[in-house]
Amino acid sequence: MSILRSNPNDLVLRRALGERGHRFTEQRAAVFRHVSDTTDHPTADEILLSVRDDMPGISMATVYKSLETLVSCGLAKKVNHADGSARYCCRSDPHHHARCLSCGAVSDVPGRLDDAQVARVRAEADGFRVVGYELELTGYCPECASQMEDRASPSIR
Amino acid sequence: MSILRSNPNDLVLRRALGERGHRFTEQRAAVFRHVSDTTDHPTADEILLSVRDDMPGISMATVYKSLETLVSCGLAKKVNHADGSARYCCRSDPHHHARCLSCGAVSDVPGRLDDAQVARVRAEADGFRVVGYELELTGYCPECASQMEDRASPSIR
DNA sequence: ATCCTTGCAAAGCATTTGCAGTCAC
DNA sequence: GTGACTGCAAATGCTTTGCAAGGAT
Repeated sequence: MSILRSNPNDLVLRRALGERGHRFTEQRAAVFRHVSDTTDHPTADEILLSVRDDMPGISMATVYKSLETLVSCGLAKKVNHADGSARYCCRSDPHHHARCLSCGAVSDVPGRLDDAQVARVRAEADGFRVVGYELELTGYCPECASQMEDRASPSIR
Repeated sequence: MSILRSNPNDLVLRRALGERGHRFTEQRAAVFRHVSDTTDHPTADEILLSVRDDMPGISMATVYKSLETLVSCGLAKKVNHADGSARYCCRSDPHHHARCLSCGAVSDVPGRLDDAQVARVRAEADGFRVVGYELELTGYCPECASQMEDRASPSIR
């Protein structure tokens, strides 16, 4: 098949794959497009559903294999949140994740830590060469928080 | 059975369980003791092996159930590292985790973020009610970092 | 033309669940 | 004595794997 949708991401993908000796396929392009487009952190299953809008025949196995390929090329990142689910995103720049203890949703929080702060942590790490970091906030998303305030009896579980 | 080993942790456990209407059992005590003693982050399987030194008959299911009980009492914490494995630790105070990209080891980093820093992140989260946070550093542990310096060609993968 | 990639189905593995016997309270 | 807990085994659910057919280079 030819390229279904022209997308600047496809060029990035084509190049990254080529550098590692991997082939460019529609399936990988579709998965990459969906992982790139989203700002949250979909599970493999959610990615499958989303990609099937464009490509109804794609299989779960292919999604997993494509994601693994993307991760190996540095185009996506596997993020394991505290609820144990494997999730993926394509942002490699430092940013925060906020996970709702009530509904489980994970959202990005813009911004990054102060460099001095990270430097201090690095000093505490004593010999550990820090390449990156990830800050995961836990708490309650606006929707769940407001529901709890209504009842004025926040139950943490 | 009676208490096999007297341990100050047992009192803490007994009290925490009592407050929630849970019963004190040798199995839970053994699991709690092992999770408390260790400074790293064992998997359920590693905990099983460790606890079986004291209690050969304990089952995997009981270990999982005990860990869940401990977590629900706030005596342990379930920590999912970026390799996808579910791990447990008993430190509930804010501290950092450093994961080596080369050997996969996870170690604790003492210290905590500046309150002002957390407050700033909270403001960025816009409506998200922050309860806690976890900072995971990624990089290279002293051992792996020194090996890489020897070769003067750090390959990130 | 080569051999990497896909898709299906089966296998794997960690975790959870159902239930009868046992034990803490 | 009552109801919760344990341990076994089966079940569950997510992820990986084997292999034949198809597709990218």
